Parts: sequence; structure tokens; C-alpha cells
Amino acid sequence: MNIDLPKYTISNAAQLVGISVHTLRMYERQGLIIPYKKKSNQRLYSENDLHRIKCIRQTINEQKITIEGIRRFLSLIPCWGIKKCSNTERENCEAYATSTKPCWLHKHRNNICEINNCRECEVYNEIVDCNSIKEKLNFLID
Amino acid sequence: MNIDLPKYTISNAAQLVGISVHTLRMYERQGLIIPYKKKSNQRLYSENDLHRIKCIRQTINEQKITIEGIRRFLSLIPCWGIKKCSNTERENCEAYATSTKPCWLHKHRNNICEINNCRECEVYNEIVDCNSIKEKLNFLID
DNA sequence: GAAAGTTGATATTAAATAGTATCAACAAAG
DNA sequence: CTTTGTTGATACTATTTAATATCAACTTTC
Repeated sequence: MNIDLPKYTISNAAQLVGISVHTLRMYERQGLIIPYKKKSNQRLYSENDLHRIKCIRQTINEQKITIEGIRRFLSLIPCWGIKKCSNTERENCEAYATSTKPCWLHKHRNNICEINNCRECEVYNEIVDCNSIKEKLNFLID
Repeated sequence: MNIDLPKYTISNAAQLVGISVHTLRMYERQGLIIPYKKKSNQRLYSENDLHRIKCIRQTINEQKITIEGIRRFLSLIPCWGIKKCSNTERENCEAYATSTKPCWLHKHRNNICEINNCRECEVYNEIVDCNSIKEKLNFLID
């Protein structure tokens, strides 16, 4: 019963969230979600993914925030604090310096994330909710 | 030559930024800027205000982020870290707990900000730029 | 004291974003 | 092996948001 397990096909996920298959792929193309992929490129979604998608949908439809706005909001995830990056690593990191898009949409050159798969990363996986970022910040800032 | 001095009337400011007077008042109504006010309610803007307004305009027009999106982005300003709030103060603070709008749009009940004028607050005054929040976070998170 | 500018409110408009529909090629499942 | 579902791409549409226009009452300024 792991909430991070790849369980649902795209049409299952779409139905469970009440959203179209097209929209789901659009969110992915825009960098808001990273589903699991089978070798054949077929997408699979976890329980947590469904939660994340519902939150994105709500943010767009009810709170009238654009996708670009969500990307910008996500750019403030304090990944360097979550992963405890060294000073050198911070200097080599685009995500540390800019605030336009979440770290998983940056090229990871010469830093810890270079060899990592963002889908498996704690940074991506711990931010499932609209309030997750604030909670992280509260935790990290004294 | 203080960049925080109230210097420009609304029409001056509007002209200097290349924006209409109406739009300026709209940004204010939406909580994105807090101009100085004379006793007669006439608005006055500082050099820093002009910078801030240009940044908002750019964010809306070029980066296609809605006003609601900007409010949400600003909600991640780590005010409790800037003002070094105590634990009790954090517990009594709406802005600490939520991420919908900047602290200056919250009611300040039973905390340090209750007696403060947000226009004079370091939190408001240090965030003049699109990248200011990230820089603050970088500074505060180890 | 008269002209120019400001305030707040309401109504209207132009632009563009999120979402939809459609397509052929390919994969999964019974 | 046939049906159902998936992929990626492109074209289209409905919605709504930011911005504009207009108004009477009030200030500022010369």
C-alpha cells in the first residue's frame, strides 16, 4: 500500500482525478508533474501523483494561477537545504541562483543532481501539496 | 537622494514606468504595492517603488503570471526569519502558517506586526525585485 | 479662485491561457 | 489477432484576466 508506487495508467488517473488525458500530458509537458515511465514510454501514476494533480488543478481553476505562475512558485522550493548542498555545489547550480522554474526543470551540470533521476528525488517527492513549500521553509528557517 | 523617499505623484510615477494611472491603483487594490499616502489620501511613490512596479509589470506582461500568482509567490517571503519572530509569535501569525498572500495582506493579531506600518517594514522594503525572495532564502537557509 | 490633477467606483474590451478535439502510429490485453 | 488504449503533434475554442474608459466629488497648485 505504498503511496509512491506506480499503479495507475493515464486513463485511470485521469478518471480518478476528474480531468482529461490530454490535460494530464499537458501538465507533464509543462513540467508540473513527472510520472513514472515504462520502457515502452507508457506513463504510470502513484497515489501521491493523484494528490499532486488535484492540487495543481485546484490552483489553476479555482485560484486562477497560470502554469507559469505555478512554475515560479515551485522555483522557491529550497532544494539546496533539503539536500544539504555544499557551497561549491550551490555555486554550480542553476536552481540555486534563479527563481523561474523548479529544480527538476534545470540542467544539472557539475552538481549532485547530475546523476540523479528527479522522479526518485526527495525534493520532488516531498512537495506534493500546495502548502508543502511553506512547511519546508518553516522547518528550515530559524 | 534616498531611494525610499516619497517623491512622485501617481501621474509622475505612471509616466516614468510607462503604465496608466488606473493600472497603478489596481496593483495597489490587489495588494502588490503600498504607496505612501498624504493626509488627503494622495499617493506618493519612491524610487524603489518605481523599480518594484516595473518588476510587477514585467512579471504580468512578459512572464504571463496572474496577479493572484504574484500574491502567492510573495506569500513565500520568509518574514518570520527576517524579523526573527519567536515561537509564540509564529503561532499567532496567519502569514507564518499559510501561503496564499504576502504578510502585509494579513491581519496582524497578537504579534509584533500589529503595531507596525507595513509600508515602513523591512520585509516589504527589502523585497523590491523578482529575485529578492530567492536571495533572502539563500541567505537564511543553510 | 480657476485649472489641472486625484480619488474611488463601475462598466467595458482585447488578449491569451487552459483545455478540447482530431490524427496516424504504436503498445497492451484478452 | 483484434480491440482497446497510449503516444506525440497540431489546430481550435471558451473563458477570464489585465487593462481601459468614463464618472462626479474632492485636492492641489499656480
